[in-house]
Amino acid sequence: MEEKKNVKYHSADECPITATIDVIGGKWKPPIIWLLLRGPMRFGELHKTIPAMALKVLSRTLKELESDGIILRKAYPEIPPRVEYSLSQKGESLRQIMTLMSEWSRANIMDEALNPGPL
Amino acid sequence: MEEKKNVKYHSADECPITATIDVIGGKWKPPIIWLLLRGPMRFGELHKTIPAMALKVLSRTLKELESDGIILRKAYPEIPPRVEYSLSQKGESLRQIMTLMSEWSRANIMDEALNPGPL
DNA sequence: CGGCATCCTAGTAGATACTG
DNA sequence: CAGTATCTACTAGGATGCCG
Repeated sequence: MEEKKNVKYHSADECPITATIDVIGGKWKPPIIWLLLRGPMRFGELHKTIPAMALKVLSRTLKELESDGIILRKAYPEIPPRVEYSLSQKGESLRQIMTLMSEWSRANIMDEALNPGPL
Repeated sequence: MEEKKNVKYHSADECPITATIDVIGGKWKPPIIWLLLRGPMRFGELHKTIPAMALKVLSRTLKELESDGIILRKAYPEIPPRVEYSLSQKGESLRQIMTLMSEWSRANIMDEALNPGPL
């Protein structure tokens, strides 16, 4: 018998879900991971694909994902410079979760206007 | 052939993952959903289980989850009052995602200290 | 017991201009 | 091309105190 019933949270990050969302959450991390699941992309390519995201925010977010081990950064020592971002093994392992969340949103959020729900 | 390659994000909430995280994310929603997946709980019970969470924040968070259709609120007209929270059908449908995220964090975050990773 | 109102704080997102 | 620096703005989270 597990004693699940006695769990207590004395801080938020004791929750395993919260720990995961800290890594993949935030305003812009999901779209970036979601895009990189389809293959590597260059900095400018990401910028053009997410025009709503300020450059500063993009580079900051990429650095966070890199330091969390989710993405890999490969800089080519050329002129002009070229930098390619791709998912690490750890990032790849998020594929199933991301896919399920995408399906869940399509089923439960996007359809909301159509399904007012039980009254 | 789908033209996935032409996706563009002109705002963050066009991303289906972001949409889902908006609902289940934030600092305290995950532990609450995670707890309610094991069964209904009373307000005070939640409070005792997550003592780090201020009462105000708890009630605000519960209201958000309720208005998003994730949880159900049942108030018993007694003295003293009793209010029970449980997951809705929609909330229940998050079980697989939550479970996967929990497993992912155990495999990729909690073990981090033990696995420095490739050097 | 189970809340809500008010006010405050701090972390993140964002705009613009400049650099290797 | 691929960033960084600086400054501003917003919003989620938090502490305290009162009410049905």
